[in-house]
Parts: sequence; C-alpha cells; structure tokens
Amino acid sequence: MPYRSTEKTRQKKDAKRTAMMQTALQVFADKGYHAATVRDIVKEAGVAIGTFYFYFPDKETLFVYLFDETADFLVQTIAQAINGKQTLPRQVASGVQSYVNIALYEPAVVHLMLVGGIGAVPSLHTKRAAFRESLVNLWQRPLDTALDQEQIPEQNTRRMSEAVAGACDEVILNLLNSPGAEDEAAGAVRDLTFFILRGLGYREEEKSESS
Amino acid sequence: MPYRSTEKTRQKKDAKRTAMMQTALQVFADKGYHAATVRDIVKEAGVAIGTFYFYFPDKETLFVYLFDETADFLVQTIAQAINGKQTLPRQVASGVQSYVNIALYEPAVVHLMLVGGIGAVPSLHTKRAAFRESLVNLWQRPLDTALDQEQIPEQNTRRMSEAVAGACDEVILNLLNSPGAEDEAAGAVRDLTFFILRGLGYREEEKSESS
Amino acid sequence: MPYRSTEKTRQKKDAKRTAMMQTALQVFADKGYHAATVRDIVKEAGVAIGTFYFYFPDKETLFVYLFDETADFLVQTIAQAINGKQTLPRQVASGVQSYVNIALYEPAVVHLMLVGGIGAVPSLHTKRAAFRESLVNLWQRPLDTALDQEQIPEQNTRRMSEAVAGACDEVILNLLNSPGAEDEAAGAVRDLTFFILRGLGYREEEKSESS
Amino acid sequence: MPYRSTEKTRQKKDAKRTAMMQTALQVFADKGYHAATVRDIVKEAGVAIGTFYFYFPDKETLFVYLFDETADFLVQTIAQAINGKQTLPRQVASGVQSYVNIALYEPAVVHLMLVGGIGAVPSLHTKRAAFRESLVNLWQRPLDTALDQEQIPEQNTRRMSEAVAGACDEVILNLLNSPGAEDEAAGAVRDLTFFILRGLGYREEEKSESS
DNA sequence: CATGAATGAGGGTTCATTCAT
DNA sequence: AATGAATGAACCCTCATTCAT
Repeated sequence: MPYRSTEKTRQKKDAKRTAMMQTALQVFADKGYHAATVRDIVKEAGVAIGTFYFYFPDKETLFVYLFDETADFLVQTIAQAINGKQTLPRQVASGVQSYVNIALYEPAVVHLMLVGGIGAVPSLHTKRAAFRESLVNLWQRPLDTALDQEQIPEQNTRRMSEAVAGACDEVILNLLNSPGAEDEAAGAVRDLTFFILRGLGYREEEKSESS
Repeated sequence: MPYRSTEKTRQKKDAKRTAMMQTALQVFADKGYHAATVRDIVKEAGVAIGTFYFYFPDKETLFVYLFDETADFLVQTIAQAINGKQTLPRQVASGVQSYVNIALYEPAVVHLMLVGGIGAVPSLHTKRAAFRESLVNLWQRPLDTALDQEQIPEQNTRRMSEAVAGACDEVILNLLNSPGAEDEAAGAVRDLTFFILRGLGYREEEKSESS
Repeated sequence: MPYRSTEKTRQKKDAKRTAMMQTALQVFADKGYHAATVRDIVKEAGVAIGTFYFYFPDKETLFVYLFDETADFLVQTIAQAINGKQTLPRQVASGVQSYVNIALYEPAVVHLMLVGGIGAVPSLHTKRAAFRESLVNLWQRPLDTALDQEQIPEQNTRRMSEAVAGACDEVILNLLNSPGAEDEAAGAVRDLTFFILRGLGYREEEKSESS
Repeated sequence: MPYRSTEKTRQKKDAKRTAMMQTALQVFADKGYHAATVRDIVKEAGVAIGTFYFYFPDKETLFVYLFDETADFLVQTIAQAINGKQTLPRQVASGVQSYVNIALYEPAVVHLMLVGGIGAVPSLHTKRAAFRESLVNLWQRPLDTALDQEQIPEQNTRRMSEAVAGACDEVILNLLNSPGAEDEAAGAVRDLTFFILRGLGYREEEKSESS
C-alpha cells in the first residue's frame, strides 16, 4: 500500500499553485517585473524560495503565463459582454461596463496588462502586441456590423477600434488612480459610452436607453 | 598663453552631454530601461564608461531627466499646435497632427513616453502620472472653452480629455508599428480628428475645412 | 494473522536496495557524480525521492559505498584470475583477460573505477588511492614471485606493477571507446600480455601458450 | 589628451590575467572543477568576484581554455623531447624524462590533465578524448618508424602506444603521490624506459647508453 | 514503508558604480 | 576630462535533504 489519496493531494497542490500565482500577480503588479524579485514573491506567499521553483519553472515563464492567462481572461470577459448584446449602443455600454468592472474588482489584472508587461521580457513584445490586437478586434466586429447595417457612416473601422480601445484604457487607468473609483465608475461608463457612440457617428433613431 | 575660453570649453562639454543624451534616448527606446546597460550606452556613444559618470550622476537620474525633458518637449509642441488655433476643429486637427508628426520624426520620443518609462523606475510613477496629467490638461482647455461657447453639449470635459488622449495614444502607437506609417499618417489624423470631434458632440455649424 | 516473516521482508528490502544501487551505478556512470542528481536516480529506479533516503543516508555515502563495492569486486575478480594460475605468463594473461571481461560485460563498473570517481567527492581521494594501490599490489605479488624464481631479471617490481596496471587501464579504456569492442577484445588481451611479459624481461623458456 | 600608455596598461592587464589563470589552475587542481567555486578562485587571487568576470567570460569557459592550453603545452613539450632524438631508445627515454619533468615542476598541469577534467564539464569529454589521442599518437610515430626499420618486431603499434601512454601516466601519478618524488624521479624514468623498450621487443644491437 | 511537497544554503553571474591614473 | 580596471551587492536558480501524511 504505497500511499493514498493522490486526488486530495493534487487538489491541495493545485490550490496552492493558484494561490501563489495570485500572490505573484499582485507582486508583479505592485513592483513591476524587474523590481519584483522571486524572494519578494515567496516572502509574500510565506513559502521558501525552493517552493517557487517547485511550482514554476522560472520567473520569466511564470510572468509570461500570468500575462497570457490574464489577457485571455480580460479579452474573453469583455467579448462576452459585447457579444451578449444586439445593438451597438448596448454592445458599447456593456463592453465598457465589463472592462470597468474588471478594473474595479481585479485592478491587478488591468494593471498587469496595461502597464506591467512592458519593458519586462523580450518574449512579451509579441504577446503584448497580440493582446492589443485582440482588444482592438473586440471592438471592430460590432463596428463592422453596425457599418453594414448603416447604423454608422462609412469609416475606417479598424482605426476607430483602436481609438475606442485607447480611450477606454486611458479613462480606466485614470479611474483606478482616483481615490473614489467605485463612485465614479458609473459616470465613467456613461461618459465613455456616449463619447464612443458619438465618435462613431451613431445616430440614435431607436431610443438607446442607458444601461 | 594663459587659459581663457571657459565658455568654449563649456559649450563643447554641453554639446557632448547632449550628444550622449541623444544616444541614451535611442538605446533606452531600443532596449527598454532595464535591458539597456550603461555599457550599451557608452559603447554606442563611443566613450568610456567613466565618461558617463562624469556627465551624469547615475543611470536612473539620467533616465528620469530624459523622461522629463522629453515629456516637456512633447507637451509643449502639442500645446503650441493647439493654442495656435482658434476653433475647436482646428485645435483638434492641429494637436493630433503635431502629435503624429512627432511620432513620425522622433519615434524614440514617443516610444519613451508611451511605453519606455513604464515598469522602469519607481520614481517615474509620479513623473509619468504628471505627464499623463499634462497630456489630458492639454486637451481639457480647448474643451472647456468650447463648452463655454456652447459649441459642444454639457459633458465631463476632464473625462473626455482622458478619452481623447487615450484614443490618440493608441492610434499613434498602432501607426508606428505599421510598415507604411508615413503613408497612413494623413488618414490617421483625419480619422482621429473626426472621431474626437464627433465624440465630443461638436456640431459643425461652421464648415470645418480639414487641416 | 500476526506478522511473521521479518526475513522475507528483509529479503525484499535488500533486493530493492540492491536494485536501486544498480540503477544508481548506471546513472553515475552515465552522467558522472555531479551531473547525476538524486532525482535522476529515483526517476530511473521508478521510486519517489523519499525512498532514496530510506535506503541510503545521502548521495555521497551511496557513491562512496558503490565505489568501495565495485573496487572490491574488480580487485577480487582479477585477483582470483591471477592466483588461479601458476606461471607468470598465465597469470598475466589470465589477469588481463579477466579485466577485459569485466570491461566488456560490466562497463559501468570499469567506468566508475577509472573515470567516474575522480573529481567527484573529496573523501574519495583516499578510497581511490587505495583502489589504485590494490590494483598495483595485485600485479606485484606474481612479479615478486617470478623475481624470486629468477624468471625475470632484477627490477623494481613495485614500479613495474604500476606500469602494468597503467598499461592495462589505458588499453581497456580505449577498447571500451571503440565501436567493435568485443571483436577487438581478444587482440587487446594478446597484445597487452605480450607487452607486459616482454616489458618485465620474461624469457619464455617454457612455451607460453596463449590463454 | 585623453589618457596615455595603453601599452603599459595592456601589459599589466595581460600579466594579471595570466596570474589569475595560474591561480585558477591551482585551485582547480586542488579541489576539482565542481568543488572549486569562483569565489574560491578570486579569494585565492585576492580580487573581487567581479574581477573574475572582467577577465573571463565564465567559469566553464576558463576551465576549458585552461585544459586546452595545458594539453597543448604537455603534448608539445613531450613531442619535442621525442622528436629531438633519432633512435627509439633515446626517444623513449627523452619522452619519459620530459613527462616526468613536467610532473615534477608543474604538478598542477599534470593533475589537471590526468584527473582534473573528468566529470567536470560535458564539453570536455571531447577535448579529453582528443588529448588522450594526442598522447597516444605521440608515441605511435616513433613506434611506426622503429617497426619500419625492423628495430622492433611486427605488432599493433596503436595498441602498444596506448599501453606506453598508460604506463607512463600511472607511474608518474604514483611518483607525484610519493613523498620523495624528486629523488625517485631518475629511477622512475629508467625503469619506465626499460619496461617500454623491452615491452616493444626492442633488441639493443646498438648499445643504448642510458639517458 | 513510501511518498512528494517543502526547504534553504550556496553557486554562477550581472551590472551599476567608483577611483587611481 | 577621460579612461577602464576593479568592486560587490544582489539576482536567479539548483538540488541535496527533511518530514508530515
């Protein structure tokens, strides 16, 4: 009878790995990739340094993995928010709202994607570009549809998507840095939505009930 | 021959310092703050490592100083472009155009401001925030004026300025990454200008001739 | 059922220990002491890392023990081959043959003794010296006897034994590295035997039949 | 006038590099590749750890370089000793003598070649094999010549060269380990020379004056 | 008995910075 | 002014070893 309950052990191990990844995410978001040492992470996690290397191959790999996961989560979440709606106003409002929600409840996620992974690791240049691309693509689809349906005038939807994505990023970053973020969130969503819809030249033939 | 010419010497020194700063800016933009070693910089500048420390107190200080200078240059340039015009459409068009121009002709400058100075140095967080603030303020003034003159509807000009700044950044970053940047520049300026003006709810009572 | 069979258990344990030692020997021979990690050994053995430390106190002790055992085996085997013969030519031929046999059929053993245990562990310096001493002594006895019986001329038998041992080692090491080792083995034995006997000044009054 | 005397500086630097290499050679010979840490070497050399990496790219490269240089030196020295003589007895005597001399006056060199570089570095396997090959070839040339001139009977000169090389190594290693090495050196040379010549079946038609 | 998660000392290496020349 | 040899704190990572289950 060698030993028992590989399942229970496995679960515990997975839980711990996840916990350590959360910790690492926080530390990376706090200090940036370079300033965050492996010792910082394990100290924060309350484990020995060897434990880090038991769970992860190395600092860089973990960071890239974290970036990938986080990017997927962010993009997927916003994508669902957008795709769940049918009209452009609702799509924009819903997408912006979900982006803001993530920023409010998982600030580290947004921070990592928007500022954390920049001068960090060479191999991240590509990943980061891919993430930006995804973000832009997220918006381009509803724009193209709206264009087809002549709800917005003829325009370069690709470039407009970039503008939309950039506007969202900046507003949200500023929101995060302001003290009463939660209170301002609703206003920010409304302002952004209006700005974007107007910017795209959307004319509200049908009454666009806010939210 | 007693030595005179302290002025000439000083000039020479300043010239060399400036040259080294240009070199440093390039290297920082190319590799990022952390990957760029002091040795990289002096090698590129063709001087010895000791020379670096004759002209600059240390790597971080130089970087911060570079950031400051570059931020000033960028903000001043755009500010002049905006303030030189009287109507909102022209202000927006001119500001965007000048931003794009800098991106085209001094890509290192834009790169440093937008991506280079991010995870680099803790003390830069503040500086970076100040720069973003300046950028936003740049736009807010014309917006407030337009609001006063009822050229745009009632809105949170602060937040709109953030959105405008963010939209510009993202579009310009994408422009820089695209192969035929120069050819696309004009289109980008036009698209951005339209998007911003529309987004702000500007109604073109007066015909807005482009540029 | 009260537990009996402490003997059977012990046997099983001994069997497992022996198996693990064989595995360890192989891994050490393959990779060298330092490159061979405890993890390598247990992975090859198909057990967990804790099991290793149940059977052996630590890596170094195991290695030294392995070295000792292997040295004993090698020396004993060759000793028997030599001592089973009565005349110098047969003793040399038999000793060389048995050495070559071990090299052919247990290459890991020879590898461990000749190259594996060298820069490995400080405490092995002594052990290794003792092993070399044993090897030399192995040859010196028959030489002394032959000298007594005036079958070889007056000479420093100690030094000659060293030379004999060294010649054997080098030829055998080269044999192991050559592709067709088995085919060349017979020739190597013959060549070495002739070289040694001639080198010792042995005059073949009695015909030295090969083997 | 930037600075002067790059030549003098260069000379000093080269001298220091050489000195550090000597130190490193000693430390490697003393402790073996793995036990010798870079910190050990710089402590012995009386410099900071950074200085090591100013002069050498890394520990492994230095070691391999040291091995290469040492191998060349050893092989070249013995080759000259052999090639400077015309008859087999003198060639053998001279070769052995020069090998012994190196062992006496540069024990670290011999130690590094014979025991130092074994389990050390993967890339050294090839180098080490090449060195052994060189050593064997050193002897094979005179043997082939002697065979051509029918000074020794028909035999496998390659294998005999191996045996000769091996015999030398072992005797010399034992010589180094004995307390009165210098006093025994002459005897060792004589014994080895006789053993080898006899072993090759050399018949002294011409009187071979010793040494 | 067996397991494997957890530990941490210690090794190799980098790089910003100093200072004698 | 300019040089570049020298420094050493600090980083990432490995791996032998322990111990609760």
